[in-house]
Amino acid sequence: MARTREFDPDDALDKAMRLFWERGFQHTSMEDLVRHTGVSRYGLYGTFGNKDAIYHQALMRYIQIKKDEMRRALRTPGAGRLALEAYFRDIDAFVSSDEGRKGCMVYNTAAELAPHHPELAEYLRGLQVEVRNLFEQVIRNGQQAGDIRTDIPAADLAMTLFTMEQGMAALNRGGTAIDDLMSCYDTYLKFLEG
Amino acid sequence: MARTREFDPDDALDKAMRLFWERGFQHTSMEDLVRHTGVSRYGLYGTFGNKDAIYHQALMRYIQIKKDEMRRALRTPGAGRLALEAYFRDIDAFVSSDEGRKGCMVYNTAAELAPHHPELAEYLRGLQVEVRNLFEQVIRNGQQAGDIRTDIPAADLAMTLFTMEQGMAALNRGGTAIDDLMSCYDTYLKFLEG
DNA sequence: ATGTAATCAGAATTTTCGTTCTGGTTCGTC
DNA sequence: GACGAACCAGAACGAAAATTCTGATTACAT
Repeated sequence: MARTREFDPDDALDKAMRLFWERGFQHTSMEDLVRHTGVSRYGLYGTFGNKDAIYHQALMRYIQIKKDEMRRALRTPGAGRLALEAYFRDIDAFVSSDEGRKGCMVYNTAAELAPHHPELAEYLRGLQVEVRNLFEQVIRNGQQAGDIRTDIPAADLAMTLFTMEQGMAALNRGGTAIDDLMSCYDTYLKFLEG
Repeated sequence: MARTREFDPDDALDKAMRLFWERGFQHTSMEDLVRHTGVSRYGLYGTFGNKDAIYHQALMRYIQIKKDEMRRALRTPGAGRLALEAYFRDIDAFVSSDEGRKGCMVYNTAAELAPHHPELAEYLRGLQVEVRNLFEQVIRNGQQAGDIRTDIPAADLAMTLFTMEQGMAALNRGGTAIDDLMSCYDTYLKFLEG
């Protein structure tokens, strides 16, 4: 008994996500969102809520996608050194692509918004622990398989890897040359051998 | 032949720097600056220019201070592994202090402002190269003294160290536990041994 | 076919904040 | 001691952007 919506909410959220991902929260206006998603203000506010809410839902969408990717790459049974190398290659390919220069939306959010949002910061720290634990498990598998040095605890190795990736995300966003960035993975792999 | 200024420009800039450092550019209003420096708008605009200009001068001040610190720690003749360890300890002490949780103003600027300021980004990349070169020289010294592995080029080792520090700055700003952060240095020192 | 309630595009409103202006004040100079 | 240039505090202004409102429009249920 009414007019039908002219847009697909899922598609609109995806477009909003890409825009926020690239420009950040502050530098994306509602006007930008309207233009880029093709959805009217009325539609955006009615479907998703205000700007904060749209960003939040876009971020959650991004996180879900990335979690799936990481699990697919690193959570296969017994995934060890080789899985890690393949994971690095995937990141290399992504960062070298057109989309890659947008960096990581989670990192971008942590840098832009978290310092002023305690609860968001808390949530992101929880995510970080998940990733560190995932790395740790893979490294432990590699240690058991004899592919990775055992004189440094897997947790410590995982922490340095995670921190380095965080730094790479930062430098990538800042425009550092991709080759310089990716050399970190090669060197890190040497570190894993002892 | 006029009324004298009631504030010390150098002191005011220092206070502005600390405020920007802690809160970032967007989340520091002119009102905040007036309150926190104790200087009137008239004084701020007349002495330093607009908000952009104040931030710029505050950032330059910060960079100068940090450059001096780094040079003092790492640019002594023949500074090698021991100098690096001392440098890490200094950072540990700073990060563990009250002020430490503000992170690094250069990193904060790179994260908040550089993505939308090409020329600022360019300038910051130049700074990064300076720091990387400084690390590289110290590592090279260590290699020549036999304290650091030589099977990985000093430039590659320096890149990973720099990237890791960048990540530590990010995680520090995000509230990651200090002990977790600092374990990176210990692990990295083991990496340097091979 | 038609009424109607949801949707759309864009105008109006509100808020926030950087910047400028103003009226009063101070202090070095004549 | 008075003049006036530079200073101060805070009001006024203007721009940008988030949010709400409005009048026209559309398509489903009856």
